[in-house]
Amino acid sequence: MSNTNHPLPTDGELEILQILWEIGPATVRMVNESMNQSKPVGYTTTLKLLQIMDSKGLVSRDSSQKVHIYQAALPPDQTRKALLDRFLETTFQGAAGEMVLQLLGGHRTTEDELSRIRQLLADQDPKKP
Amino acid sequence: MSNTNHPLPTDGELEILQILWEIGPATVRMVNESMNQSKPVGYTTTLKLLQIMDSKGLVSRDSSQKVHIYQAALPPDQTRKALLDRFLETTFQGAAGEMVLQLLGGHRTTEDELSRIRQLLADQDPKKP
DNA sequence: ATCTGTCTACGAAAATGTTCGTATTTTAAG
DNA sequence: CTTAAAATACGAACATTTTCGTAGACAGAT
Repeated sequence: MSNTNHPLPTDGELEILQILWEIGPATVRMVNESMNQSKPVGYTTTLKLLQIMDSKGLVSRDSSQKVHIYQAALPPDQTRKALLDRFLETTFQGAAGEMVLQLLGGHRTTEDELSRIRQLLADQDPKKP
Repeated sequence: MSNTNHPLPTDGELEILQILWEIGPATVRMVNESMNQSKPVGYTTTLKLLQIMDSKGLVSRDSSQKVHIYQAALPPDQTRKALLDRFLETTFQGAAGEMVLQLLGGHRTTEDELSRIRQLLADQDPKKP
C-alpha cells in the first residue's frame, strides 16, 4: 500500500532516504549493503523499514518483479527543508538568523557556497526587492 | 544526583530547557504552567522530566528548600550548537552551505540579522582573510 | 496534635521507533 | 514437478521517551 501523504521521516528512515537519494532506485539488498558499510544491520530490519516507509508514502515501490525496487518518493531538497523547518522551530524557536550565525560561526564553507549565499542575501535585501 | 556530563536533550527535555532559558531558575509548578500555555501536561509529568534532566546533568537543582528550584545547566548557545551539529550531520550530511541555502530560501530574516550574517561572511571570505 | 493542601519520589503504563526471528512466497534450475 | 535459494510478510521483542497514578513527606492553619 502506498500513501499520498508524507509525514516526516524518523532518524532510521532518513538514513535510508539518504542512501536512496545517492544510489537511486534500489533493492532491499542494495540498501542493506550500503547501510552495512557504516554499521551492521540485519537484512530484515532494512526490509521492514522500507515496508513501513512505503506505507507512509516516503518511498514508492515497484513490485511487478519478484525483487521489489524502492525509490525515494520526494527529492532531498523538499524533505530536508521540511525537517529543517521543524528543527528551526523546536531548537531555535524560529529564529533563522540566529541559527545561521551559529552555523557559520563554526563551519568552513566552500567559496562556491559562500557566493551562492551572498546572492541569496542580496535577493533578500529589503533595500533592493 | 547531578552529573557533570551533558548528553543531548530529547525533544521533551528541550522544551523544558527553552522555558528555563526564558524565565530563569524556576519551580516545577512554574515550568509546568508555562508548558500548559501551549499544551496540557500533567504536573507530575513535568516533575519527572525535570528529575531525569537533573540526573543527566541537563539542569541543576537547589533542593535546600522544600520547593526545589531548577535551572538549565548550560547556556542556550552551547546546547543549540550541539543539537545543530547533529542535525547538520544526519540531515545534510555535514553540508553547512547547503543548509543555509535551504534556510534563507524560505525564511524572512530581519535586516539586523542579515547584516550580522554578511559580517560573518565577510570574515570568512578567503579573498579577504 | 491533627488535618489539609502542596510538594517530591517512584514505578509502571502508554506511545513511538528499531530490530530481528520465523514463516511464507516466488522463481529459476534441475 | 520438485527443490533450493533468495525474497517478502508478519509478529513480536526490545529500547527509548513520555505520561501519569499513587504514595509518602512536609509545612502551615485550626
